[in-house]
Amino acid sequence: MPHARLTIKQVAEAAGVSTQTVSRVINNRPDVAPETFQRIQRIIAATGYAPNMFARGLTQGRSHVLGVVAAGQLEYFGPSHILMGIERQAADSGYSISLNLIHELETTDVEPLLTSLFSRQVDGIIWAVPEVGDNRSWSNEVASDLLVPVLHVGGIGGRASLGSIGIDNYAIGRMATEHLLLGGARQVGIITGPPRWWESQQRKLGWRETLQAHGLPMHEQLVAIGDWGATSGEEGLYRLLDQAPELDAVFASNDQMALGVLHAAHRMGRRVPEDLSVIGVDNIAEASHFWPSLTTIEQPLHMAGAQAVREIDSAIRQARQVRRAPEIAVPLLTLLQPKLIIRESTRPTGMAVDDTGSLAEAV
Amino acid sequence: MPHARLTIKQVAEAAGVSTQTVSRVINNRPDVAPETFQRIQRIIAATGYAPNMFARGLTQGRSHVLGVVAAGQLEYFGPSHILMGIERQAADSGYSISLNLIHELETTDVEPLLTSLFSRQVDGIIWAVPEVGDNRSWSNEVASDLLVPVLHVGGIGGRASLGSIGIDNYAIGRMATEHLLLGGARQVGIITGPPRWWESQQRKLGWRETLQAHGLPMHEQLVAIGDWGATSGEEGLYRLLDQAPELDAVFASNDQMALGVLHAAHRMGRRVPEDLSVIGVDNIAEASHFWPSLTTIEQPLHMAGAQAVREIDSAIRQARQVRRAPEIAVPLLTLLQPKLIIRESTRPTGMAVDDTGSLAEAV
DNA sequence: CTGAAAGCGCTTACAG
DNA sequence: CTGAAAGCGCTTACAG
Repeated sequence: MPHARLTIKQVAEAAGVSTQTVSRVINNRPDVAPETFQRIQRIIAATGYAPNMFARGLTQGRSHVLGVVAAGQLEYFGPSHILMGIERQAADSGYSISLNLIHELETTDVEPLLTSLFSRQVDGIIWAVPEVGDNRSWSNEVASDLLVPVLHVGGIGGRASLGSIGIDNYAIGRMATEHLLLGGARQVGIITGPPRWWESQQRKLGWRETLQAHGLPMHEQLVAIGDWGATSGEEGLYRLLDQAPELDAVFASNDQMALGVLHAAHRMGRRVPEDLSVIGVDNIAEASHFWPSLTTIEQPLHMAGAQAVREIDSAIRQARQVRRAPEIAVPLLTLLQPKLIIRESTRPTGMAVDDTGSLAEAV
Repeated sequence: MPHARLTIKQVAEAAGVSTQTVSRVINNRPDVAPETFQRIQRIIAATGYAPNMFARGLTQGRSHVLGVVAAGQLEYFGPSHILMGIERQAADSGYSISLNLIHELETTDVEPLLTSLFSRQVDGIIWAVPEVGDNRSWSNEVASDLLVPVLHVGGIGGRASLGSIGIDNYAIGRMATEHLLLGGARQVGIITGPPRWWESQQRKLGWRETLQAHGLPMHEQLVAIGDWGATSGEEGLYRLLDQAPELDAVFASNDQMALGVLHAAHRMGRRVPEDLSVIGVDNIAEASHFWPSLTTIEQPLHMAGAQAVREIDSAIRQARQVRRAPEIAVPLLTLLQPKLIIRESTRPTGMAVDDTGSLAEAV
């Protein structure tokens, strides 16, 4: 099956028809005589002709390309899984993806990137860069100038024409803390992600409000700041135990930091979960093989990415029908719900640590 | 900075010049009067005009887009890191990336994908799908029909016009096994990756030939087949110990499986590294926080991806000068060398296990 | 240094 | 059911 760079003209000549007729066949239009249709199709198959998308895009004003802007840290669990969700649904919906990674999440100038995306005639933009500081403020300024639908994934800042789809990170914080409390914890520490990340802030907020709702102490001694890396989790636990020796549970804001916590607990001879309950977030592939296996919270990242594509696709279709730029209606905010995965690193629900430090049935 | 969908014609009118003159400015041609040049540039900046890449591509026969085909398993360490290397260098070299993920590595029909890439006028194709079974045989058949340079990343099968760039996986196998032997190991087991993967095969070959070179036994009882996942590493160790109770070292073909091995060793009360040395491959971020921290082998994946882009870029430039399809010269095979990272999961070099099972200085 | 003409490979009305 | 004409937004020779 050769791939010579043929044009519609050559196919038309070979079939003895005009280029429009070939065009109709390529686009599966009904108004072609069955016999003609098949003859042309056979020629296309035999020659391997593939229409030039540039020419098509030029006339149709549509590229079938989605601009996807994501975090360059694909080794992070969140960014890579969202990207996989996007890619899969995009392929299913007939879009190809122009991938653009941002490496400096907070300081990158988005102006040239937007220009470049428009230049390449993308049909829509999925902005899957984590919200850090005010790195979405650009979208407030240019919102009305955007030529194509823009959808944010994760975070709630900025103003995207189609709003934002993400995970309810506040719920993650609540869910994790509730679970620790149900296991009898009284002093629940947290190791946060980088403070300027929206995810970090939401998870911490959920932790704090849950403690407050239970009338439990919430002092700064229970907080250690991490950076998503395992090392910061390890150092975090040392710091927490230093500040709050009575600590009996830790909410690590992701699984890597939870791993660091487990590591540090081993070194200090603290038993997990008997002395210290540990919970993470993400449910990375390794989590069930940590020692002990890690209780964690799973996020529907794949689904968030897929839904982002579906929404932008429907916006694109709609805008084409109306033949004008998409309206900036009420920006939507969709938050998908996380899920608790219970393993061995947290004390079972209904158990409490008695004064001797051993497990006892609660209430 | 508005992004109205302007055309070169409107810019030309605003500047009171012809479209060619604007074109010259956009393309930074020298033959424009300085004063004219600046006037036009100012208008472009003020209006946010961005040239339509479809129109440009149509006339120039060049898209500045690289088709990147990669494994859909971005949660795997290798695929994601190669992709990051590609993306970064592509951006630096002025290419944007059309990302295409393959989810069924061995059974996906590449024909429609290739057609789609050609359709989108990519300047070149980087085929970064791991070699599994004969999933590169397609490139033998279509090699002479390819319209653009194609470069393989990883593996040595198939026939890409520009050959292949990858990591020396045989060297990984040798390096890992040598290190275990230097720590006094006598019975070195291996947990392989999936047997049809080129990487798996090469790592195993390196292991086997190293054992043979040292006159050590190499029976099938020392082999367990894994699937890259931690669970398969755990089960692998159980199987190995069952088949070869004297086992004193394990080469896990990646870090995730090594984690499973550590997990299983814990459960069975085997001390690592005193009773069992364990080495992995990849140096994932968590490896230094395993318990004990994991000795492993690091691959220059980022560099492989970056070099792939540089080579394909130079081929694209060359082909354009000659104004014909790139020659299929001697297919190049570039293998980058891995690096040993020594941590606590392997016995120190020069130490041997004495008959009592405790460490002793060797020779 | 600048512009008029033609063309890249398609699709979109419009005729017939 | 099929085709001749015009146009999408650029760039490439070619004049001047």
